[in-house]
Amino acid sequence: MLKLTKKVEYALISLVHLSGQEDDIYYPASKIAKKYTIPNEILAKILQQLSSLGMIKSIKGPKGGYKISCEINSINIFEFIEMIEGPIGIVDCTISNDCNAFHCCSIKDPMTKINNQIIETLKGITLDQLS
Amino acid sequence: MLKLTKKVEYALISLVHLSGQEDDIYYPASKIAKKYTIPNEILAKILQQLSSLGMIKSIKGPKGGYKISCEINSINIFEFIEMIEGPIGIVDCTISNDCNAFHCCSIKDPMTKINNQIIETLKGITLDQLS
DNA sequence: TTATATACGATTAAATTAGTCGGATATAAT
DNA sequence: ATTATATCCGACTAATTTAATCGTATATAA
Repeated sequence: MLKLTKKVEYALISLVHLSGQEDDIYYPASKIAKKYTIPNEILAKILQQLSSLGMIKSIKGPKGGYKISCEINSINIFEFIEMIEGPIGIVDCTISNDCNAFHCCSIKDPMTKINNQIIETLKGITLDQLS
Repeated sequence: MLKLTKKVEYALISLVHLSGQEDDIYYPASKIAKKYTIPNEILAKILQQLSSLGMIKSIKGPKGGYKISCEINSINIFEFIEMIEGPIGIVDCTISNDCNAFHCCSIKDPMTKINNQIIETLKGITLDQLS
């Protein structure tokens, strides 16, 4: 409950790692996976997603891999999470309206407030603050 | 991701509802379930748990049910959640140490900080603020 | 040509969460 | 006494979400 997914965790670890590399090095997924004990195929996919989001650049083949291609100090964790996992909401009705008690739920407004506060917390932390 | 469980939701709705009742009325689980479209058996169990935690009192039999027996303005949502679901942690290593990357995880400290900030947010809201 | 690496879709497995079932006890009302 | 209503409690099943695996294609350096 109230947990981040492994996907987000792995993505953050990878970004932090890549941001610490020298500028012209392409770092392969397999090495990151090994270093942090992350399953290879999972990490590969996550890096592919980060690549398609434009956060990292890739080169195929031997000596290939990934390198950072964004300003991690201008991206906050909230943005980041929503980019790779979609909308954040501690209860369903903060995201959509398909709540069966929707018409009479007594705690919708305060829940929305709490949700917004958590979002503000996450917005207050940029990716570079993770290293 | 970052969601509360239905159990917590149902418990909060119930508490708020019970706190709005007259002082000497015992309100049955079935009525709350019906009003908020919550499965009967699930809600029954949750109320039993709240009862064993001393937050509500129960009376068995016809005309029985539950009534509030705690000061909801002195209990915050963090306490409440941990009472009924156990420790909150956005990543595993904020709760226990069984993280396979534990020895070399690069983002443990910042994650702990974020977790603490979320906890502070939840501590800042008492149950009476939900109604 | 081979080895290394990304790209990507489909599938399976594991874990968590949600909901159901069955039976026991207490008690008010008839 | 009997019945109906309600809490109490453990075991079980179903559904959903999350995590991990498999297979195949493509690019490229050596």
